[in-house]
Amino acid sequence: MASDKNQLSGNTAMLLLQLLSEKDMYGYEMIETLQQRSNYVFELKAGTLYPLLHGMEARNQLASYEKEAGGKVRRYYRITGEGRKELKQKKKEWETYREAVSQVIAGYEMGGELYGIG
Amino acid sequence: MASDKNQLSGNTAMLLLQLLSEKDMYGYEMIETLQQRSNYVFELKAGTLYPLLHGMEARNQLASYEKEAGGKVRRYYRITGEGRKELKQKKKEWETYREAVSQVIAGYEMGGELYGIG
DNA sequence: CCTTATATATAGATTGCCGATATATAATGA
DNA sequence: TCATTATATATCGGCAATCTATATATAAGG
Repeated sequence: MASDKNQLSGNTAMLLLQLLSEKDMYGYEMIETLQQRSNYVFELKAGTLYPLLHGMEARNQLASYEKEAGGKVRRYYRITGEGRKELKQKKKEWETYREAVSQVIAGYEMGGELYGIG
Repeated sequence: MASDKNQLSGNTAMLLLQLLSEKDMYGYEMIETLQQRSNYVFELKAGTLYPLLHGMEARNQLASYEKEAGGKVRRYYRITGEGRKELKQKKKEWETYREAVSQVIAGYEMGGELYGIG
C-alpha cells in the first residue's frame, strides 16, 4: 500500500465527521483510525487535523470535552446535529464527484467499440 | 446537477490525459467535453486549464500544434508516451484513493450490526 | 453594429494540506 | 536512572492547485 500519501483533498472533513458519527474520539485516535481503515492510504498529519477540528468546532459541527484516560488528558470530540447534516451533504457531493470521474474515465475506449455511453 | 462546482482537486490532469488518450483536442474543447461528460459537475475554468496544459507540455506528457478550423487557429494537444504512462499511474492512484474513501465511509454503521469489515 | 460565444493567456488571491517546530506526559529499554 | 520513542495537542510558514479577474482577438447571431 501507501501509494498516494497526502492528497486527502477536500474530503478530510467528511472522513472525520464519518468517524465521529460512529463514536466520540480524540484527535490522535482519528489519525490512527483513518490510517488503519484505509490501509495506510490516508496518513493525516497532526498539522492538518487540529486546525481542522478547531474550525469545525467553531462552525458548530463538533463539540469537544476533556477526559482523562491512562493518566493523560485527552480532548474528545463529538458530532453535533449540524455536523450530521454536513456529513450527509458531503457524502452526497462525494458521490456526485465520484460518479462524474467514472463517467469521464469510462468515456470511450480507443481500439474498442465503446462509444458515447450517455 | 451542478452541486460541487470547483473542486476537481488534483485529478484534473488525469481527466485531461484521459480525454487526449481518445483524440487530439484544443483547450476550449476539453472544457466543454468535461462539462458534458460529467453532467455539469466539472466546470473547469480557462484560468486553470491553460497553465496546466503548458506545464504538462513542459513535462513532455503532451505535445501541441496549431491547426485552423473555421477560420480560427486553434492549439491542439496530443498525448505522448510519457503522458500515457502518467495517465495509467494517475488512474491507479485514483482507484486506490476511491477505495480508501469507501472503506472509511462504509466503516461501520451505528444502530446496525455491521462491524469492522476487514 | 453590438453583443455573445469561441479561444487562449497571465496575474493575483484563496484554500487545503504538509513540514517544521514546540510542549508535555507515558512507556520502553539500555 | 536516564535517554529515547510513542502519545497527544498546538501553531506557523510555505507550497501547490484552483479560482477570479482581466486582457486580447476573431466568429457568429440578433
